[in-house]
Amino acid sequence: MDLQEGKDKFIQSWGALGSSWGINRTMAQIHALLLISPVALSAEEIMEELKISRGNANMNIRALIDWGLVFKELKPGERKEYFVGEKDMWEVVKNIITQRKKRELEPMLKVLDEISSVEEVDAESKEFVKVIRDIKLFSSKADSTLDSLVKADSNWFVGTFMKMIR
Amino acid sequence: MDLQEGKDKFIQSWGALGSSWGINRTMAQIHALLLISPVALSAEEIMEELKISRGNANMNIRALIDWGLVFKELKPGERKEYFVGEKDMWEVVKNIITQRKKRELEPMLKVLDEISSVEEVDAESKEFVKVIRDIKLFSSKADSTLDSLVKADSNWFVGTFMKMIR
DNA sequence: CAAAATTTTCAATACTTCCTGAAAAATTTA
DNA sequence: TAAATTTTTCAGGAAGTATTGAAAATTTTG
Repeated sequence: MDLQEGKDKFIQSWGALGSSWGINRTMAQIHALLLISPVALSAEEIMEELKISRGNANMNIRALIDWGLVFKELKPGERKEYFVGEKDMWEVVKNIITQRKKRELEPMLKVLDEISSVEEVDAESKEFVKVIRDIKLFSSKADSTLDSLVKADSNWFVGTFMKMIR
Repeated sequence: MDLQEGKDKFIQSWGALGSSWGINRTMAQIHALLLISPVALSAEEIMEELKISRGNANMNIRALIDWGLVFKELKPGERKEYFVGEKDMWEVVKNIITQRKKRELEPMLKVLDEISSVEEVDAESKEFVKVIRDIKLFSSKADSTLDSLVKADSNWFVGTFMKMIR
C-alpha cells in the first residue's frame, strides 16, 4: 500500500468512527489529518486536503481546540495560524473522557439527584425511587472511576491495569 | 416532585444522553421507560406513553433486543408481546461495551493493520507508519482491557477497582 | 491610519437520519 | 382454512445536522 492510500484510508475510517461517537465526521477527519501530519498545517491546507469549505474548517478546528485535541502554532514571520494535533493517544482519550464527563455524565447525575426526591407514597413511586437511586449510585461510581483514570498516568494504563485485571 | 414528573424527566434526560452516544433518542427513551417500569409493557403501551408511531416503536424495540438491553416476555393466554428492560446497570454497560467494541473498535483495528503495511520508503512514510503503529498498539490495549472489564463481575467494578485506583 | 491578509460568523441550503402510517407479512385462534 | 390479531416493512415526508460561501470582523503590516 502506498502512503497516499494509507493516509486516505485512515482519515476516512477515523471520520466514520467519529460519527458513531457523536463527533461529526469532518471534525474527526481534521483530527485524523493532524494526527498523521508530521508538520503543523494551516486552515488552507486542511481545506485543500479534505476538500471542505473555509467556514467548515474554521468551525471544526475551533471545536477541536476546545476539546484540547488540537493546538495553534504560530510560525515566526508568518501571518497564518498553523495547527498541530495532540499525538499522544492517552492524552487524546483523557481529554475526551474529561469533556464528555463534564458535558454528559455530570448533568445526568444532577437530574438523577433531583428525581430521587419523588415522594414515596405508594408501591410504584417507591419502586421508581429505588431504581433511580440504583442508577445514581452506579453513575457516581463510574464518575469517580473516570476521575481516577484521568488522573492516572499512561504507564499505569498500559501496564499495571492490564496485568491486574487478567 | 411527583411520580409522573419524575418519570418524564428521567425519560427525557436518558433520551438526550443517548443522542450524544450514537443511540437515537427514541431508542434511549424506550430503554428508559422500560428501566423504570415495574411491569413488562406491550408495544401499544410504549407507543402510548412516548407518543410515537407503531413503526418507530417496533424498530427501536428490535434494536434494543439486538443490543441485549430489552427482552421479550410472553404472557400466557395473551397474544401480544410484552417487553422488559435489563435493570442491572452493570449488565447494561457490559452489553453496550461488547456491542460497540465489535461494531467500531474491531473494524478500526483491522484498518490500522492494513494501513501499517504502507511501504516505508522515505521519512514521511516512515513517520506515518510509526504513528499508525502507535495508535494500533494503544487500541489493542484498549480492546483487551475492555475484554477483561466485560469478563469481570459487577462486584469487582463497584469494589476493588475503586479502592485500587484511588 | 489605510490596505492587505486572515479569521470568524451566519443565513441559506444540502445532506442525513428519523419517524409516520398504511400496507404486507406473519402468527394465532376457532 | 379463514378471520382476527399482531408484528414487520418501507416509501415518503419531517426534523435535525452539517456545509457552503460570501460578507463582516479582526489582525497585521507598512
